[in-house]
Amino acid sequence: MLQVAFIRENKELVVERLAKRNINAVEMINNVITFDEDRRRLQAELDTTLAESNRLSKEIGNLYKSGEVEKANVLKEKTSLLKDTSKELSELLGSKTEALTELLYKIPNIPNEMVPRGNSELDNEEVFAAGTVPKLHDKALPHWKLAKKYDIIDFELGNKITGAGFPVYKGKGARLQRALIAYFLDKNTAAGYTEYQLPLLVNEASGIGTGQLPDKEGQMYHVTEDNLYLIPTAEVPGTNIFRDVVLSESELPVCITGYTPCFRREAGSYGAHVRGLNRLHQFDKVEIIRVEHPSESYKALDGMVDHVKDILKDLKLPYRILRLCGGDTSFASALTYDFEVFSTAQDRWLEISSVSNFETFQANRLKLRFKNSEGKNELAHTLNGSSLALPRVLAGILENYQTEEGIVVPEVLQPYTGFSIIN
RNA sequence: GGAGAAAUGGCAGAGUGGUCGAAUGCGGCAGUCUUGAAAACUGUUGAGGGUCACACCUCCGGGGGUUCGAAUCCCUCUUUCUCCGCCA
Repeated sequence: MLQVAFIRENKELVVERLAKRNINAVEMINNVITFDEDRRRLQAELDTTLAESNRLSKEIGNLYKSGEVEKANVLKEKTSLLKDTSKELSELLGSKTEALTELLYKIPNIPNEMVPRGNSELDNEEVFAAGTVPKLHDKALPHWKLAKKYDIIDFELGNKITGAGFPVYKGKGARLQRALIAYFLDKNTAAGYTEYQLPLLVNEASGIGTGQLPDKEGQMYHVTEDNLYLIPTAEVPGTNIFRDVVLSESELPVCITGYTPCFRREAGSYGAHVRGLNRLHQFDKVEIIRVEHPSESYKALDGMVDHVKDILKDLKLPYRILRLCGGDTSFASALTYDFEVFSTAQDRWLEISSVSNFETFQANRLKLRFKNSEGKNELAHTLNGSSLALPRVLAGILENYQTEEGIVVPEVLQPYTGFSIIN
Protein backbone atom coordinates (compact mmCIF):
# COMPACT_ATOMS: atom_id res chain seq x y z
CA MET A 1 0.00 0.00 0.00
CA LEU A 2 1.36 3.40 -0.94
CA GLN A 3 1.61 6.08 1.72
CA VAL A 4 -0.94 8.87 1.44
CA ALA A 5 1.60 11.52 2.36
CA PHE A 6 3.85 10.30 -0.43
CA ILE A 7 1.01 10.39 -2.95
CA ARG A 8 0.06 13.87 -1.83
CA GLU A 9 3.59 15.19 -2.24
CA ASN A 10 4.52 13.30 -5.41
CA LYS A 11 1.33 13.25 -7.39
CA GLU A 12 2.92 13.62 -10.83
CA LEU A 13 5.61 11.06 -10.16
CA VAL A 14 3.06 8.50 -8.98
CA VAL A 15 0.87 8.96 -12.04
CA GLU A 16 3.85 8.84 -14.36
CA ARG A 17 5.28 5.69 -12.81
CA LEU A 18 1.96 3.89 -12.69
CA ALA A 19 1.70 4.56 -16.42
CA LYS A 20 4.48 2.00 -16.78
CA ARG A 21 1.91 -0.54 -15.69
CA ASN A 22 -0.45 0.85 -18.30
CA ILE A 23 -2.63 2.31 -15.62
CA ASN A 24 -4.12 5.74 -15.96
CA ALA A 25 -4.09 6.62 -12.30
CA VAL A 26 -5.09 10.28 -12.47
CA GLU A 27 -8.59 9.76 -11.18
CA MET A 28 -7.58 7.29 -8.46
CA ILE A 29 -4.84 9.57 -7.24
CA ASN A 30 -7.13 12.59 -7.20
CA ASN A 31 -9.64 10.57 -5.23
CA VAL A 32 -7.01 9.55 -2.71
CA ILE A 33 -6.11 13.17 -2.18
CA THR A 34 -9.68 14.41 -1.76
CA PHE A 35 -10.65 11.46 0.44
CA ASP A 36 -7.65 12.20 2.60
CA GLU A 37 -8.54 15.88 2.83
CA ASP A 38 -12.08 14.94 3.85
CA ARG A 39 -10.73 12.49 6.35
CA ARG A 40 -8.47 15.04 7.97
CA ARG A 41 -11.20 17.65 8.10
CA LEU A 42 -13.59 15.21 9.82
CA GLN A 43 -10.84 14.11 12.18
CA ALA A 44 -10.21 17.71 13.19
CA GLU A 45 -13.91 18.33 13.81
CA LEU A 46 -14.22 15.19 15.84
CA ASP A 47 -11.14 16.02 17.86
CA THR A 48 -12.53 19.43 18.77
CA THR A 49 -15.84 17.91 19.84
CA LEU A 50 -14.12 15.28 21.96
CA ALA A 51 -11.84 17.86 23.51
CA GLU A 52 -14.85 19.90 24.60
CA SER A 53 -16.60 16.83 25.93
CA ASN A 54 -13.50 15.76 27.86
CA ARG A 55 -13.25 19.19 29.36
CA LEU A 56 -16.88 19.16 30.50
CA SER A 57 -16.56 15.68 31.98
CA LYS A 58 -13.70 16.83 34.13
CA GLU A 59 -15.73 19.80 35.25
CA ILE A 60 -18.66 17.56 36.11
CA GLY A 61 -16.39 15.45 38.26
CA ASN A 62 -15.21 18.51 40.13
CA LEU A 63 -18.75 19.81 40.61
CA TYR A 64 -19.87 16.49 42.07
CA LYS A 65 -16.95 16.57 44.44
CA SER A 66 -17.89 20.01 45.70
CA GLY A 67 -21.53 18.99 45.96
CA GLU A 68 -22.86 21.25 43.21
CA VAL A 69 -25.14 18.65 41.74
CA GLU A 70 -27.46 21.02 39.92
CA LYS A 71 -24.67 22.69 38.01
CA ALA A 72 -23.32 19.27 37.14
CA ASN A 73 -26.66 18.19 35.73
CA VAL A 74 -26.77 21.22 33.48
CA LEU A 75 -23.40 20.28 32.06
CA LYS A 76 -24.51 16.69 31.61
CA GLU A 77 -27.12 17.81 29.16
CA LYS A 78 -24.52 19.69 27.21
CA THR A 79 -22.30 16.66 26.98
CA SER A 80 -25.09 14.46 25.76
CA LEU A 81 -25.49 16.84 22.81
CA LEU A 82 -21.79 16.66 22.14
CA LYS A 83 -22.06 12.92 22.32
CA ASP A 84 -24.57 12.86 19.49
CA THR A 85 -22.33 15.09 17.42
CA SER A 86 -19.23 13.03 18.03
CA LYS A 87 -21.05 9.81 17.26
CA GLU A 88 -22.17 11.21 13.95
CA LEU A 89 -18.72 12.53 13.13
CA SER A 90 -16.96 9.33 14.04
CA GLU A 91 -19.31 7.35 11.81
CA LEU A 92 -18.58 9.69 8.92
CA LEU A 93 -14.90 9.51 9.66
CA GLY A 94 -15.04 5.73 9.81
CA SER A 95 -16.67 5.38 6.43
CA LYS A 96 -14.34 7.94 4.87
CA THR A 97 -11.29 6.18 6.24
CA GLU A 98 -12.60 2.85 5.02
CA ALA A 99 -13.21 4.23 1.55
CA LEU A 100 -9.71 5.66 1.47
CA THR A 101 -8.15 2.39 2.60
CA GLU A 102 -10.14 0.41 0.05
CA LEU A 103 -8.93 2.74 -2.64
CA LEU A 104 -5.33 2.51 -1.49
CA TYR A 105 -5.56 -1.30 -1.49
CA LYS A 106 -6.37 -1.15 -5.19
CA ILE A 107 -3.37 0.93 -6.20
CA PRO A 108 -0.33 -1.16 -7.09
CA ASN A 109 3.21 -0.26 -6.13
CA ILE A 110 4.93 2.34 -8.26
CA PRO A 111 7.61 0.74 -10.41
CA ASN A 112 11.24 1.66 -10.04
CA GLU A 113 12.53 3.94 -12.77
CA MET A 114 14.52 1.04 -14.27
CA VAL A 115 11.31 -0.84 -14.99
CA PRO A 116 10.54 -0.81 -18.71
CA ARG A 117 7.12 0.29 -19.79
CA GLY A 118 5.12 -2.56 -21.22
CA ASN A 119 2.10 -4.72 -21.23
CA SER A 120 3.10 -8.35 -21.32
CA GLU A 121 6.00 -10.75 -21.02
CA LEU A 122 7.07 -9.71 -24.51
CA ASP A 123 8.18 -6.36 -23.12
CA ASN A 124 10.40 -7.83 -20.42
CA GLU A 125 14.07 -6.96 -20.76
CA GLU A 126 16.68 -9.67 -20.85
CA VAL A 127 19.53 -8.44 -18.70
CA PHE A 128 21.69 -11.53 -18.35
CA ALA A 129 22.10 -15.03 -19.74
CA ALA A 130 24.48 -17.86 -18.88
CA GLY A 131 25.02 -21.56 -19.25
CA THR A 132 25.05 -23.63 -22.39
CA VAL A 133 22.08 -25.34 -23.86
CA PRO A 134 22.99 -29.01 -24.05
CA LYS A 135 22.73 -30.96 -27.27
CA LEU A 136 20.27 -33.71 -26.61
CA HIS A 137 20.07 -37.08 -28.27
CA ASP A 138 17.42 -37.83 -30.88
CA LYS A 139 15.04 -39.54 -28.50
CA ALA A 140 15.03 -36.71 -25.97
CA LEU A 141 11.69 -36.33 -24.16
CA PRO A 142 9.83 -33.61 -22.27
CA HIS A 143 9.96 -34.06 -18.50
CA TRP A 144 6.46 -35.49 -18.11
CA LYS A 145 7.39 -38.37 -20.39
CA LEU A 146 10.70 -38.85 -18.62
CA ALA A 147 8.88 -38.85 -15.29
CA LYS A 148 6.70 -41.69 -16.53
CA LYS A 149 9.50 -43.58 -18.22
CA TYR A 150 11.59 -43.71 -15.04
CA ASP A 151 8.56 -43.87 -12.76
CA ILE A 152 9.63 -40.95 -10.59
CA ILE A 153 6.54 -38.70 -10.75
CA ASP A 154 2.99 -40.01 -11.00
CA PHE A 155 0.56 -37.37 -12.22
CA GLU A 156 -2.37 -39.79 -12.61
CA LEU A 157 -2.04 -40.96 -9.05
CA GLY A 158 -2.25 -37.34 -7.92
CA ASN A 159 -5.38 -36.93 -10.02
CA LYS A 160 -6.92 -39.85 -8.22
CA ILE A 161 -6.00 -38.76 -4.72
CA THR A 162 -6.70 -35.06 -5.11
CA GLY A 163 -7.02 -33.72 -8.64
CA ALA A 164 -4.95 -32.22 -11.42
CA GLY A 165 -1.87 -30.35 -10.30
CA PHE A 166 -1.06 -32.49 -7.27
CA PRO A 167 1.67 -34.84 -8.47
CA VAL A 168 3.02 -37.78 -6.49
CA TYR A 169 6.80 -38.08 -6.41
CA LYS A 170 8.13 -41.60 -6.08
CA GLY A 171 11.42 -43.34 -5.34
CA LYS A 172 14.32 -41.45 -6.83
CA GLY A 173 11.95 -38.64 -7.79
CA ALA A 174 11.00 -38.09 -4.16
CA ARG A 175 14.62 -38.34 -3.10
CA LEU A 176 15.63 -35.79 -5.72
CA GLN A 177 13.01 -33.39 -4.37
CA ARG A 178 14.37 -33.78 -0.87
CA ALA A 179 17.91 -33.33 -2.17
CA LEU A 180 17.00 -30.09 -3.92
CA ILE A 181 15.31 -28.70 -0.81
CA ALA A 182 18.28 -29.58 1.38
CA TYR A 183 20.76 -28.23 -1.13
CA PHE A 184 18.89 -24.93 -1.54
CA LEU A 185 18.55 -24.46 2.20
CA ASP A 186 22.23 -25.19 2.73
CA LYS A 187 23.17 -22.71 0.03
CA ASN A 188 20.94 -20.05 1.56
CA THR A 189 22.11 -20.54 5.12
CA ALA A 190 25.71 -20.47 3.94
CA ALA A 191 24.94 -17.06 2.43
CA GLY A 192 23.74 -15.78 5.80
CA TYR A 193 20.03 -16.55 5.75
CA THR A 194 18.53 -18.03 8.89
CA GLU A 195 16.38 -21.08 8.30
CA TYR A 196 12.75 -20.99 9.42
CA GLN A 197 9.95 -23.52 9.39
CA LEU A 198 6.71 -21.66 8.92
CA PRO A 199 2.99 -22.31 9.19
CA LEU A 200 1.32 -23.41 5.97
CA LEU A 201 -1.97 -21.80 6.88
CA VAL A 202 -2.31 -18.13 7.61
CA ASN A 203 -5.04 -15.87 8.93
CA GLU A 204 -6.69 -12.98 7.17
CA ALA A 205 -4.47 -10.31 8.70
CA SER A 206 -1.40 -12.04 7.26
CA GLY A 207 -2.98 -12.22 3.82
CA ILE A 208 -3.66 -8.51 3.96
CA GLY A 209 -0.17 -7.79 5.26
CA THR A 210 1.61 -9.11 2.20
CA GLY A 211 -1.03 -8.01 -0.28
CA GLN A 212 -2.81 -11.27 -1.23
CA LEU A 213 -5.98 -9.94 0.35
CA PRO A 214 -8.38 -8.35 -0.19
CA ASP A 215 -8.05 -8.53 -3.97
CA LYS A 216 -6.53 -11.87 -4.85
CA GLU A 217 -8.32 -14.24 -2.52
CA GLY A 218 -9.41 -16.26 -5.53
CA GLN A 219 -5.82 -17.43 -5.93
CA MET A 220 -5.61 -18.94 -2.47
CA TYR A 221 -7.27 -22.02 -1.02
CA HIS A 222 -9.56 -20.85 1.74
CA VAL A 223 -10.43 -22.97 4.76
CA THR A 224 -13.74 -21.29 5.50
CA GLU A 225 -14.49 -23.21 8.68
CA ASP A 226 -11.58 -21.53 10.44
CA ASN A 227 -11.13 -18.60 8.06
CA LEU A 228 -7.55 -19.58 7.24
CA TYR A 229 -5.75 -19.59 3.91
CA LEU A 230 -3.24 -22.10 2.54
CA ILE A 231 -0.09 -20.20 1.73
CA PRO A 232 0.67 -19.51 -1.94
CA THR A 233 4.30 -18.85 -0.98
CA ALA A 234 6.47 -18.74 2.14
CA GLU A 235 6.60 -15.00 1.57
CA VAL A 236 3.26 -14.72 3.36
CA PRO A 237 4.09 -16.31 6.73
CA GLY A 238 7.74 -15.28 6.41
CA THR A 239 7.11 -11.60 5.88
CA ASN A 240 4.28 -11.50 8.41
CA ILE A 241 6.78 -12.39 11.11
CA PHE A 242 7.43 -8.66 10.99
CA ARG A 243 3.87 -7.41 11.07
CA ASP A 244 3.54 -4.67 13.73
CA VAL A 245 7.23 -4.83 14.50
CA VAL A 246 9.66 -2.01 15.18
CA LEU A 247 13.23 -3.18 14.65
CA SER A 248 16.29 -1.39 15.86
CA GLU A 249 18.54 -0.16 13.08
CA SER A 250 21.27 -2.54 14.17
CA GLU A 251 19.00 -5.54 13.56
CA LEU A 252 18.97 -4.78 9.84
CA PRO A 253 19.30 -6.49 7.50
CA VAL A 254 17.12 -9.45 8.47
CA CYS A 255 17.70 -12.44 6.21
CA ILE A 256 15.56 -15.52 6.47
CA THR A 257 14.97 -18.59 4.36
CA GLY A 258 12.41 -21.32 4.54
CA TYR A 259 11.14 -24.32 2.70
CA THR A 260 7.39 -24.71 2.35
CA PRO A 261 4.93 -26.36 0.05
CA CYS A 262 2.92 -23.72 -1.80
CA PHE A 263 -0.73 -23.93 -2.75
CA ARG A 264 -2.24 -22.03 -5.63
CA ARG A 265 -5.65 -22.35 -7.18
CA GLU A 266 -4.36 -21.03 -10.50
CA ALA A 267 -7.85 -20.23 -11.63
CA GLY A 268 -7.89 -19.45 -15.32
CA SER A 269 -4.76 -21.38 -16.33
CA TYR A 270 -5.05 -23.88 -19.13
CA GLY A 271 -3.45 -25.69 -22.04
CA ALA A 272 0.09 -26.79 -22.78
CA HIS A 273 1.49 -24.33 -20.26
CA VAL A 274 0.13 -26.42 -17.43
CA ARG A 275 1.56 -29.69 -18.75
CA GLY A 276 3.52 -31.80 -16.30
CA LEU A 277 5.40 -29.76 -13.75
CA ASN A 278 4.94 -26.47 -15.56
CA ARG A 279 2.07 -25.28 -13.40
CA LEU A 280 0.83 -27.02 -10.27
CA HIS A 281 -1.64 -26.46 -7.46
CA GLN A 282 0.81 -27.75 -4.91
CA PHE A 283 4.53 -27.35 -5.27
CA ASP A 284 7.64 -26.99 -3.17
CA LYS A 285 9.67 -23.85 -2.88
CA VAL A 286 12.55 -22.51 -0.87
CA GLU A 287 12.22 -18.81 -0.34
CA ILE A 288 14.58 -16.06 0.78
CA ILE A 289 13.22 -12.97 2.51
CA ARG A 290 15.01 -9.82 3.55
CA VAL A 291 14.10 -6.77 5.61
CA GLU A 292 16.39 -3.93 4.67
CA HIS A 293 17.26 -0.35 5.41
CA PRO A 294 15.77 1.75 2.59
CA SER A 295 19.18 2.96 1.52
CA GLU A 296 20.45 -0.63 1.17
CA SER A 297 17.53 -2.40 -0.44
CA TYR A 298 18.63 -2.18 -4.07
CA LYS A 299 22.10 -3.36 -3.20
CA ALA A 300 20.40 -6.24 -1.40
CA LEU A 301 18.27 -6.98 -4.45
CA ASP A 302 21.41 -7.27 -6.57
CA GLY A 303 22.90 -9.50 -3.91
CA MET A 304 19.89 -11.80 -4.06
CA VAL A 305 20.13 -11.96 -7.83
CA ASP A 306 23.81 -12.90 -7.58
CA HIS A 307 22.95 -15.54 -5.03
CA VAL A 308 20.40 -17.21 -7.29
CA LYS A 309 22.83 -16.97 -10.19
CA ASP A 310 25.36 -18.82 -8.11
CA ILE A 311 22.94 -21.66 -7.48
CA LEU A 312 22.12 -21.99 -11.17
CA LYS A 313 25.80 -21.97 -11.99
CA ASP A 314 26.26 -24.84 -9.51
CA LEU A 315 23.45 -26.74 -11.15
CA LYS A 316 24.89 -26.02 -14.61
CA LEU A 317 21.55 -25.07 -16.07
CA PRO A 318 21.18 -22.63 -18.97
CA TYR A 319 19.23 -19.62 -17.76
CA ARG A 320 18.49 -16.00 -18.36
CA ILE A 321 17.41 -13.09 -16.20
CA LEU A 322 14.61 -10.74 -17.16
CA ARG A 323 13.81 -7.38 -15.75
CA LEU A 324 10.04 -7.41 -15.76
CA CYS A 325 8.16 -4.66 -17.52
CA GLY A 326 5.51 -2.62 -15.73
CA GLY A 327 2.61 -4.74 -16.92
CA ASP A 328 4.26 -7.97 -15.79
CA THR A 329 5.55 -6.76 -12.44
CA SER A 330 3.42 -8.06 -9.59
CA PHE A 331 1.04 -5.77 -7.74
CA ALA A 332 3.23 -5.18 -4.69
CA SER A 333 6.63 -5.08 -6.35
CA ALA A 334 8.68 -2.05 -7.40
CA LEU A 335 11.25 -4.04 -9.34
CA THR A 336 11.30 -7.73 -10.19
CA TYR A 337 13.89 -9.96 -11.82
CA ASP A 338 12.68 -13.27 -13.14
CA PHE A 339 14.99 -16.19 -13.66
CA GLU A 340 14.14 -18.61 -16.43
CA VAL A 341 15.67 -21.97 -17.16
CA PHE A 342 15.75 -23.16 -20.71
CA SER A 343 13.87 -26.38 -21.11
CA THR A 344 15.62 -27.96 -24.05
CA ALA A 345 13.13 -30.70 -24.69
CA GLN A 346 10.18 -28.31 -24.61
CA ASP A 347 12.17 -25.62 -26.39
CA ARG A 348 10.91 -22.93 -24.06
CA TRP A 349 11.88 -20.91 -21.03
CA LEU A 350 10.49 -21.83 -17.63
CA GLU A 351 10.26 -19.32 -14.82
CA ILE A 352 12.02 -20.70 -11.76
CA SER A 353 12.62 -17.69 -9.60
CA SER A 354 11.28 -14.24 -9.09
CA VAL A 355 13.25 -11.79 -7.00
CA SER A 356 11.58 -8.54 -5.98
CA ASN A 357 12.03 -5.39 -4.00
CA PHE A 358 8.76 -4.19 -2.51
CA GLU A 359 10.30 -1.10 -0.99
CA THR A 360 7.82 0.18 1.64
CA PHE A 361 4.72 -1.20 -0.08
CA GLN A 362 4.39 -4.27 2.15
CA ALA A 363 5.99 -2.59 5.15
CA ASN A 364 3.30 0.07 5.11
CA ARG A 365 0.57 -2.55 5.31
CA LEU A 366 2.52 -4.59 7.81
CA LYS A 367 3.53 -1.60 9.93
CA LEU A 368 7.07 -2.92 9.73
CA ARG A 369 9.38 -0.16 10.88
CA PHE A 370 12.79 0.40 12.30
CA LYS A 371 14.12 3.11 14.57
CA ASN A 372 16.35 5.26 12.41
CA SER A 373 19.43 7.17 13.48
CA GLU A 374 17.23 10.12 14.49
CA GLY A 375 15.23 7.88 16.78
CA LYS A 376 12.17 8.10 14.52
CA ASN A 377 10.21 5.12 13.32
CA GLU A 378 10.65 4.64 9.60
CA LEU A 379 9.19 2.04 7.25
CA ALA A 380 11.66 -0.66 6.28
CA HIS A 381 12.00 -2.22 2.86
CA THR A 382 11.02 -5.84 2.24
CA LEU A 383 12.36 -8.12 -0.46
CA ASN A 384 11.95 -11.72 -1.37
CA GLY A 385 12.87 -14.26 -3.95
CA SER A 386 12.56 -17.91 -4.76
CA SER A 387 15.75 -19.77 -4.10
CA LEU A 388 14.37 -21.79 -5.70
CA ALA A 389 10.99 -23.13 -6.84
CA LEU A 390 11.34 -26.87 -7.26
CA PRO A 391 9.09 -28.16 -10.03
CA ARG A 392 10.53 -26.27 -12.95
CA VAL A 393 14.08 -26.67 -11.72
CA LEU A 394 13.30 -30.36 -11.65
CA ALA A 395 11.81 -30.14 -15.12
CA GLY A 396 14.96 -28.37 -16.30
CA ILE A 397 17.21 -30.97 -14.73
CA LEU A 398 15.24 -33.90 -16.10
CA GLU A 399 15.17 -32.49 -19.60
CA ASN A 400 18.65 -31.03 -19.84
CA TYR A 401 20.45 -33.84 -18.07
CA GLN A 402 18.81 -36.69 -19.95
CA THR A 403 21.08 -39.11 -21.75
CA GLU A 404 20.32 -42.37 -23.48
CA GLU A 405 21.48 -44.17 -20.33
CA GLY A 406 19.26 -42.21 -18.02
CA ILE A 407 19.07 -38.86 -16.23
CA VAL A 408 22.35 -37.76 -14.76
CA VAL A 409 22.11 -36.09 -11.36
CA PRO A 410 23.90 -32.72 -11.21
CA GLU A 411 27.14 -33.15 -9.35
CA VAL A 412 26.29 -30.75 -6.50
CA LEU A 413 23.16 -32.75 -5.74
CA GLN A 414 24.80 -36.16 -5.63
CA PRO A 415 25.89 -35.91 -1.98
CA TYR A 416 22.22 -35.26 -1.20
CA THR A 417 20.68 -37.93 -3.43
CA GLY A 418 23.14 -40.68 -2.84
CA PHE A 419 22.87 -41.71 -6.48
CA SER A 420 24.28 -40.23 -9.68
CA ILE A 421 21.84 -41.40 -12.30
CA ILE A 422 18.15 -42.11 -12.64
CA ASN A 423 17.61 -45.05 -14.95
C1' G B 1 -13.61 -30.87 23.64
C1' G B 2 -14.83 -29.52 29.31
C1' A B 3 -13.61 -26.42 33.94
C1' G B 4 -10.91 -22.34 35.99
C1' A B 5 -7.34 -18.05 35.77
C1' A B 6 -5.15 -14.27 33.00
C1' A B 7 -3.80 -10.43 28.82
C1' U B 8 -1.11 -3.11 30.91
C1' G B 9 4.84 0.58 27.67
C1' G B 10 11.28 -2.89 24.90
C1' C B 11 10.87 -6.43 29.42
C1' A B 12 9.04 -7.32 34.49
C1' G B 13 5.03 -5.44 37.11
C1' A B 14 1.44 -1.84 40.04
C1' G B 15 -3.11 0.24 39.10
C1' U B 16 -10.79 -2.03 40.28
C1' G B 17 -14.90 4.56 37.94
C1' G B 18 -12.44 11.11 37.49
C1' U B 19 -6.25 13.96 39.75
C1' C B 20 -3.92 7.55 34.66
C1' G B 21 -0.81 7.62 28.73
C1' A B 22 -0.43 5.06 33.19
C1' A B 23 3.66 4.01 39.72
C1' U B 24 8.11 1.28 40.44
C1' G B 25 12.22 -1.74 38.78
C1' C B 26 15.19 -3.38 34.64
C1' G B 27 16.74 -2.07 29.85
C1' G B 28 17.79 2.13 26.13
C1' C B 29 19.63 7.20 25.34
C1' A B 30 22.18 11.82 27.13
C1' G B 31 25.13 14.00 30.91
C1' U B 32 28.33 14.35 35.66
C1' C B 33 32.55 11.81 37.64
C1' U B 34 36.96 8.99 35.18
C1' U B 35 43.12 8.82 31.26
C1' G B 36 39.21 5.35 29.35
C1' A B 37 35.58 1.91 31.01
C1' A B 38 32.63 -0.01 35.03
C1' A B 39 30.02 1.58 39.33
C1' A B 40 27.38 5.64 41.33
C1' C B 41 24.48 9.95 40.52
C1' U B 42 21.26 13.35 37.37
C1' G B 43 18.06 13.86 33.39
C1' U B 44 15.42 11.54 29.53
C1' U B 45 12.84 7.43 27.15
C1' G B 46 5.62 4.12 23.92
C1' A B 47 2.72 4.50 19.28
C1' G B 48 -0.67 6.75 15.68
C1' G B 49 -3.43 11.09 13.90
C1' G B 50 -3.11 16.41 13.66
C1' U B 51 -0.25 21.28 13.35
C1' C B 52 4.67 25.60 10.22
C1' A B 53 5.17 24.66 15.39
C1' C B 54 2.07 24.21 19.59
C1' A B 55 -2.73 22.95 21.13
C1' C B 56 -5.67 18.93 20.74
C1' C B 57 -7.49 13.74 19.69
C1' U B 58 -6.95 8.23 19.85
C1' C B 59 -4.66 3.74 21.77
C1' C B 60 -3.89 -0.53 28.53
C1' G B 61 -5.11 -8.16 23.60
C1' G B 62 -9.47 -7.27 19.26
C1' G B 63 -14.63 -5.72 18.75
C1' G B 64 -19.16 -3.91 21.08
C1' G B 65 -21.84 -1.83 25.43
C1' U B 66 -22.94 0.89 30.34
C1' U B 67 -21.57 5.99 32.20
C1' C B 68 -21.23 13.06 32.08
C1' G B 69 -16.49 10.21 32.61
C1' A B 70 -13.63 3.32 31.58
C1' A B 71 -7.02 0.36 31.91
C1' U B 72 -10.81 -0.26 35.88
C1' C B 73 -17.91 -2.38 35.19
C1' C B 74 -20.82 -5.65 31.40
C1' C B 75 -21.02 -8.71 26.68
C1' U B 76 -18.26 -11.11 22.91
C1' C B 77 -14.01 -12.88 20.20
C1' U B 78 -8.82 -14.18 20.22
C1' U B 79 -4.56 -15.74 22.72
C1' U B 80 -1.81 -17.65 27.02
C1' C B 81 -1.51 -20.54 31.61
C1' U B 82 -3.45 -24.58 35.10
C1' C B 83 -6.48 -29.05 35.61
C1' C B 84 -9.40 -33.01 33.01
C1' G B 85 -10.32 -35.64 28.34
C1' C B 86 -8.41 -37.03 23.47
C1' C B 87 -4.14 -37.66 20.46
C1' A B 88 0.90 -37.80 16.17
